[in-house]
Amino acid sequence: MPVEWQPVQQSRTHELVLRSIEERVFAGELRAGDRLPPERELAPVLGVSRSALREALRVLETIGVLVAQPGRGPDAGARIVRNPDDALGRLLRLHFALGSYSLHDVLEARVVLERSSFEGAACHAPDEDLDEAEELVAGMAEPGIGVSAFNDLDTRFHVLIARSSGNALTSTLTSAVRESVRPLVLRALEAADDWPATARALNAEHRTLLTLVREGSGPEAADLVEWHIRGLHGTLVEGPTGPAAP
Amino acid sequence: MPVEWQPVQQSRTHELVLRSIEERVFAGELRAGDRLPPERELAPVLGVSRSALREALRVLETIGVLVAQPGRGPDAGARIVRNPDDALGRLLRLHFALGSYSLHDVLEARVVLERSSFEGAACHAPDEDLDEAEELVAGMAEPGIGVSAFNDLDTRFHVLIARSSGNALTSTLTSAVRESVRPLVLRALEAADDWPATARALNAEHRTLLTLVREGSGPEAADLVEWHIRGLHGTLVEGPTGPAAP
DNA sequence: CGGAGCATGTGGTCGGACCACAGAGCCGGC
DNA sequence: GCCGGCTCTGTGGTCCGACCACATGCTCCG
Repeated sequence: MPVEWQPVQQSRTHELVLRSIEERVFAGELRAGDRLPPERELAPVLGVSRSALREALRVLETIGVLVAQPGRGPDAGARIVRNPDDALGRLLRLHFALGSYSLHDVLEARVVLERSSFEGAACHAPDEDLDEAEELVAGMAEPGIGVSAFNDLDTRFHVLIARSSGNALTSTLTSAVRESVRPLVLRALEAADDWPATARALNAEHRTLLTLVREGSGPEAADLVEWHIRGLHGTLVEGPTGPAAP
Repeated sequence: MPVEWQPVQQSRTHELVLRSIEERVFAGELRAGDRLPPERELAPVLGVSRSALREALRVLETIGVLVAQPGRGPDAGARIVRNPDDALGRLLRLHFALGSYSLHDVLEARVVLERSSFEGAACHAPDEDLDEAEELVAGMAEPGIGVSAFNDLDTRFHVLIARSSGNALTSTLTSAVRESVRPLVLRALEAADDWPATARALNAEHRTLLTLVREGSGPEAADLVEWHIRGLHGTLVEGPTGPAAP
């Protein structure tokens, strides 16, 4: 039984370079912290021009597995790193803006991920993280807080809980998904009829959430955060997500 | 209250270009299907060299929001598209290989995402998708099927269910997460003591899953798929994920 | 001994040139 | 008039060589 025809991959040189470096990563020969040879050395070794190599490096940089620094010394050059959050965030933001995902999709994904985050956090969140979360909640309760500042703190609160759940992957995903709807949340908060009352209501939920997490009530926290998210998303509407809406 | 100091972003030119294009996307001026001006025109308009512009385009291409085709005609040039799956897959694969995420993290994420997928599929999966899933299950039940072919079909089965759940985002995430552990699953299956028996057991689970989805038993399907995934991951071990293990 | 200045090496950028490919249009044979 | 091949043109892909900015390390002079 022949499988379906696969599109023959036309190999642009920078993709070959990319594949070559990826294989080294998969094989464990390149680890986080390792440094690549200088571009001017590596390019001729791979048999490509410096431009093609640079495009491959740029790809790796956007994926968050590489950083490059000019200069001289132990910190200079191209180094393998592990920084997936920015890359994933940009990816989801752009695709959400392009309509690859509907608001409903993002809402459901947030519910699923954050339920898991809060259940995990209730089980094994370090006290330091919960103390930090307490500060964020307190910050959101400041009277007269602006919508923008509130939104920032709220994002950091949810991301912090995700990180403290002990699962780096769901933490990254949670952060990225939350970031992708940030402009929409911001707009929704700005359009709230009674902003101080809205802030008070959200703060009450945050405090309860934190209490539930502290006492290890995972399922209850999960249910509440689902309600919390669904309530907020109910006020959102689709549209251009630009941070510079005139 | 001053927030923490933010690292001053040194703006490399291609990042400025990237930001410029991103803003157009966020503002809704660039939509899926639109074409960018030719590189030789756009570069001087933006005031940068063609190399810098190309690096920015390469970034967008790896994110899956742009494809470029040479030649002439309506399909040529750089076009905005929505293809997040490849980008997300490569991102997770690389970061998993680099150890950004542990096997446990991926397992938990898979459980959470696929529970949601199967619940969604039980509610509103189109019959065509379920028929296609039936074929995949039948394909996996072929006697004497190889480990590699089985793994491919299994991946497609899970991804298909995720897609049929109606949520594009969780579908993409499910696909990416499943892809990132594909080499490990492959190795685990190859190391199975009694491969035919293992295949039979997995097939029975697949058939039951499909039946549950067909009859709309979402929670039951979710529980079973969690058991299904945890059972498989229990046999996995960490290590180099390279497809070319000597 | 110390500080100023130079040498070196890194990534970042630029401009120009050429290549491969695919459509568009022309031209000639039929 | 029609069709096939040819050429022209515009696109991205690649390469080369040069220069810039910057941070480090070294040297040399006070």
